[in-house]
Amino acid sequence: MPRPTKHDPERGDARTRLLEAARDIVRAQGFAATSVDQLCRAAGVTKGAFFHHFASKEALGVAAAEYWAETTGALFAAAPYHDHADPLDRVLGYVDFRREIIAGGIEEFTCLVGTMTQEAYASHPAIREACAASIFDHAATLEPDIAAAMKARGIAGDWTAASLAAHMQVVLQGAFILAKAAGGPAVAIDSVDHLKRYLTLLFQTPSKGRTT
Amino acid sequence: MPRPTKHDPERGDARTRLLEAARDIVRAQGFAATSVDQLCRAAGVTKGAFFHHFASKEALGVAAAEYWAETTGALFAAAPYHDHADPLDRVLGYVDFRREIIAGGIEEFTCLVGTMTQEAYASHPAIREACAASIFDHAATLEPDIAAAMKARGIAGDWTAASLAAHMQVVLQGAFILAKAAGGPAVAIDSVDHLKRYLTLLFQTPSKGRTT
DNA sequence: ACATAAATACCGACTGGTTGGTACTTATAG
DNA sequence: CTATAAGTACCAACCAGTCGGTATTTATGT
Repeated sequence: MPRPTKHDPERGDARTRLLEAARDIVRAQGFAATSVDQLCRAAGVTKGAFFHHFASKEALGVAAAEYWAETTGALFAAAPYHDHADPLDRVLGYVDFRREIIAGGIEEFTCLVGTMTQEAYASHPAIREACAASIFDHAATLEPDIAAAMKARGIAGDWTAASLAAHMQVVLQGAFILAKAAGGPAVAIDSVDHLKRYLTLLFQTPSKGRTT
Repeated sequence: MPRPTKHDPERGDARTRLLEAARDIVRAQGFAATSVDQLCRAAGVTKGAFFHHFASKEALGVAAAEYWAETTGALFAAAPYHDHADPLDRVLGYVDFRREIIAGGIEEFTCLVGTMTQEAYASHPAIREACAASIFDHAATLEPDIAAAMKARGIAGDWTAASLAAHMQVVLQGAFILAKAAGGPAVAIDSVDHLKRYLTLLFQTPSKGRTT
């Protein structure tokens, strides 16, 4: 969507700057602890501009989750793991890609929508919904490759491609929490390695791997 | 009634009531969104009592994390999964135990320290530390059984008992987030099943399960 | 081409309520 | 009597959100 502004074309328009400020600050402090004034200061805009673009702080939260879904969606769509011929290699390549991002640094790899979900799930239904959409839509992009890998190897356990895609997100979100607790990405990387090991074992064995 | 103040031994002392209120409210709303007044109202005490027992809101956060570590520690110490003779059965029994708790209901199974970690890791180092201690001390209780199971089955992959114990916590924490996002525990249960399947596969195969 | 009208984007002082925290007082237990 | 526990009143800072106004862009009529 075109967003015309000649006022400050260098840094983008106020709306985008606010969204980017929200992405950075909310990831570090959480949604509730981030004030509108703080966001305005960081984005270099005034309160008037904030409430011109967003009806409320909650509306910004929803928009931030949507912006997150857009930008990360583009990042993963352009990632190189899609190039593998074997669907299982694409799935494992996704895990490697996430691992590389985590190894980058703690401020850059944590997930906005995972953080906001925890705070907003009971008190801000609109934000929760936007975060859920971001997480599950992203998980859905993995489903076709998982399903193809299952079919190619004749795997038919008591689990679905959707549940495995969700499990992969579970491991990533959990890894972020323990990384934050530990104060470094080492735990997260180990956990992603466990995830990759699970995927390898799952698609190696023709066994059903029953649970109960 | 001009002198309604009579020590109420039925409900416990003010400090414990505040800690319990914090446990319930912070889990639902997050730490920053929970005000001191709200906690006092819920605990049935006044602000004077609050600041008599806690030097600051942050100090309450630390105490709440410690209280959480104590109470959940006792819960897991008394759980029946320790009774199995085989160490691997004890580890799998732990997963079953967590699964049962999750099936109970969304308000009761989410983790206080996981929620607080996300908000406090950058802005409240003391809380982060207390949360980290709670998580990693709990993970450490699983380590001996994992190590024993590894030894008993001659497993020697490129992973440690500590990293697997941490990975189990990762899955649980991540499962809570996706459950909150989805608005129900179904995803979390599926993910815990995947974790159990991973453990079963890991200890079934004598393979090294190399990753890279 | 040009005047004008209508949106849109943005500004910043202001408001009423809430926040974490303080000061002082009062009650209870040993 | 003294220490601890709890209650009451209050504060300055901060909070989300408002409002009247200005600057810039776009659409329209002639």
